[in-house]
Amino acid sequence: MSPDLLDATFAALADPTRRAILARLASGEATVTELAAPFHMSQPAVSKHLKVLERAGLISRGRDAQRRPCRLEARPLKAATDWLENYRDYWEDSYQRLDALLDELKGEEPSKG
Amino acid sequence: MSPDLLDATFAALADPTRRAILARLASGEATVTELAAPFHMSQPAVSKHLKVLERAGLISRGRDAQRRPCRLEARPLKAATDWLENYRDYWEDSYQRLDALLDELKGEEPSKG
DNA sequence: CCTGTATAAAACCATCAGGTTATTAAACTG
DNA sequence: CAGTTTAATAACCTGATGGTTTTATACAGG
Repeated sequence: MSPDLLDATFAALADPTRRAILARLASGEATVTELAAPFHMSQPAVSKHLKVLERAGLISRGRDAQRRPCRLEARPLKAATDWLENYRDYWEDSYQRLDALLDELKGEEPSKG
Repeated sequence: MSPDLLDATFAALADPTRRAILARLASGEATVTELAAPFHMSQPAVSKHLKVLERAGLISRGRDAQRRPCRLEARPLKAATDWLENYRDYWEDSYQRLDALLDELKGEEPSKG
């Protein structure tokens, strides 16, 4: 997986508006106007968010007369998840926490407790 | 989970330097100088990246004389993974791809095949 | 053809991100 | 105390982000 794709995907997910848009699209296609409605934000602002999502490959767009319905494309989310999977051990197990704790006790000074 | 934490976590992960730093830290603590070594980048630049990671809760720092060793704190990665889990169906199953495909065939114009 | 609707594009602005160099601070070493 | 190492801070620059308003484009319908 190219780093640029991960860059774009994580960057796209770093905005709550865009995450909300993806959540909305998870329940089906929607037009720009429909997507914009819940947000106190102008239509062009939403269009910009959609462009970010599109650039990351997280949505694709159809054509229905004047409307450009957006559809969720979740494949980049798999790449992101795959990357995160490498760290699953670090929050699931405690072995490394123990290790870190021992390190800490070893190097700790008693002053300024 | 607070949206701000997700914002900060995804934003932190959107930079390849920071992902590399986390990867490095997965194999143990490291000092700023050690972390900076592989990158063609000044020390302050790396310190800034570390601050971003710290603000997202992805690392914590100890104290060993002049050194401030960094340690991986993977818990925010769990929050990020949990969020992504909601979309697992969308890349694993094909039911929605089929659905989308049918939609597309229905609305497609035959020109510019 | 004009009107209304849906969306994109342009121009602009403020803030943030990521980098730099130079300086400062803190802690060990002699 | 002076010097070295390690790291943070400050000041600065450039380009990207996220928002605005205004304008243009594309299509549908009377």
